Amino acid sequence: MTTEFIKNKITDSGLKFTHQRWVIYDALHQADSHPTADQVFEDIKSANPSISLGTVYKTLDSFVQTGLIQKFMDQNGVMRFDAIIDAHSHLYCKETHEIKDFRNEELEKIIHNFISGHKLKDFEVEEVSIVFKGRKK
Amino acid sequence: MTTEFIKNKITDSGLKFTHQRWVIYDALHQADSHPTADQVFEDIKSANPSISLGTVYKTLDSFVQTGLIQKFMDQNGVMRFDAIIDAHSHLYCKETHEIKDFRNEELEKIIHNFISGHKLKDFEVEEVSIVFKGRKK
DNA sequence: TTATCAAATAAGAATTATTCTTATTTAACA
DNA sequence: TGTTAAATAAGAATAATTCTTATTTGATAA
Repeated sequence: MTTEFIKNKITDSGLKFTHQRWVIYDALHQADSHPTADQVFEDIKSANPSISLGTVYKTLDSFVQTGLIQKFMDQNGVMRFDAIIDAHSHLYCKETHEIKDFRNEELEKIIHNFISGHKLKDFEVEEVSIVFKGRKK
Repeated sequence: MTTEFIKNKITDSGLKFTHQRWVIYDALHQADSHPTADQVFEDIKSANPSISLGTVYKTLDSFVQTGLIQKFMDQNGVMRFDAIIDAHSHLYCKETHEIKDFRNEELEKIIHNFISGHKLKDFEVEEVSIVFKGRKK
């Protein structure tokens, strides 16, 4: 991912382009899992010792506000940030506490059909969060 | 719900029967929503001023351990406790932040079929958490 | 019933993720 | 290049939860 690409992503979303935002955006996209703010902070710390944890929090949150990334709450009440913004479910392993993405068209269709099938009256669904909890085999 | 009934519930689950556990179990079942530990604490406080918040936390957690109740994390990272232990989904209203139970046999069947239909290889699903996020109509 | 003892509780200190505050710096733009 | 609103660093503040320790209590057996 080039600097130019990231810069465009950020400015296109209406945010000022700053060094901190570039570094944090890049770190989040390089993370293979769903890092916490603190994990992002740790990832960038050595190369960018002057970026503060507060800035990481604030920056990630402004990325969420503008729709660049998603966030969700994990089982332990810690916010996790997700660079992939299209709808997907999560697999949570109770043993290792890993959280993995799970994307499946059939499941999406099934859920979509269920919702449009008038089953949820008095409620307008905007998004669906599915977490499969269990164990890796 | 009689005292005797609650007492049996608690002792059957392998826990000592105490006044505090009785009060907390009762309060949780009388709550119409999914209270936080603090809300349970507030509910019982006036009638039981000597029960401490720490005890509420510990007691709710031992109920979870023994399977008497369930807990889940809400959008704000606060634990919520749920007296109803059979599988169900939640409706989360983004406007009012209310969390309601949603139980639907068809949905349960659909999800069960999806899981047994080999779609999640390398992962053994033990439970599924579905949260519909949106707005009340 | 009473003594015993592991388990439960009260009280409050400690922890930890997150938010807030304020002074300083910086990016964007005229 | 100067101006200004927005962004940042640093660290204090907050709030949910857990931990610690001394005290109390329920269950069991003598």
